[in-house]
Amino acid sequence: MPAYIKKCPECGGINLFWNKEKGEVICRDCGLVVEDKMVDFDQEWREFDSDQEAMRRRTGAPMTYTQYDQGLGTEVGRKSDIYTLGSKDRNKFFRLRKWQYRISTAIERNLKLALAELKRVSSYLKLPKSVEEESARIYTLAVQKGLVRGRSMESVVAGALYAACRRHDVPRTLDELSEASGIEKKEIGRTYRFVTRELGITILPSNPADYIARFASALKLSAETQSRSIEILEKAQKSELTSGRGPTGIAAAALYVSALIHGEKRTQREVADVAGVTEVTIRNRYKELLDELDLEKEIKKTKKKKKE
DNA sequence: AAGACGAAAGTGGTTGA
DNA sequence: TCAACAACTTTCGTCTT
Repeated sequence: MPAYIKKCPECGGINLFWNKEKGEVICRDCGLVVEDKMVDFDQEWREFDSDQEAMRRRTGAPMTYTQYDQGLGTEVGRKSDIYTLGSKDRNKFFRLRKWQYRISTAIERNLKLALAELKRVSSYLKLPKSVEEESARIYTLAVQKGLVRGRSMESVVAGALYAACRRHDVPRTLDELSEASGIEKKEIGRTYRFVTRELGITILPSNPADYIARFASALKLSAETQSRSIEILEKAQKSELTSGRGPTGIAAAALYVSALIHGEKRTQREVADVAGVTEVTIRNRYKELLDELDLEKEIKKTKKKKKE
């Protein structure tokens, strides 16, 4: 936990939980996502003795995909090699070198620009470093496979980011990506699918539960409501209500029900806006939830309590 | 008056011939 | 490549609180 966050700004609680992988700090008392914009300043290794310290401490820049050539580079041969070649081979050598040069500078130029854009969008969305790295890796692969041709660089960047988010269970909706990158939603979706297919990246369908914390926080719902909605989600998954449905819609409906049960009513409109779906979708999911898991009693209970 | 509900028509994407 | 299809959205009228 970074030192400068001590208390929850919402409720003043000190029971904060830092989910490092997602880059979120969550208040266990009120469920607020205090800071989802964390940067991890820790070292990622520990030192037990001076030997290990020497081994693990790195000299120079770390190898990273967010550097356009990963800090490394290759060339075709060296000039001094040509004296061992005949004239035909010598021509071939120069031709190859020329091509190598052209291709690599083109790729490098592209990567430089793209990675700058990637960092911009990533920091706008406050994504954790691990996701940024992953998306940079994906993008690099995509460029090397020539997948960017015919598509705008930005859209591929957005697609790579979206894919990386999904892989790390740090879901951001297409809408959020779209807002941050200025690329249309469907365009991102398209390049996302294309890139992942071409690169053979398999991505598990995103889990509705991963959205709960953020949505609940945006709606200022209590921690109990939050954990209740996750229980509801689990039941729903067992009843196979979730397959084939948009995860955001399900998450939204679960939150909506849970809020009703805990007497923290939010309108469908409010929940819908936060989750980026329509009221109708929430209604449909909501109805399915009520049909399948008998929650109506509990809702009535809290209603009665209110009257008292 | 605002919110919840449901029907109907439209949209974008997937799938299978 | 096209049509069928499911999920979701938009729109709108009606009922409920």
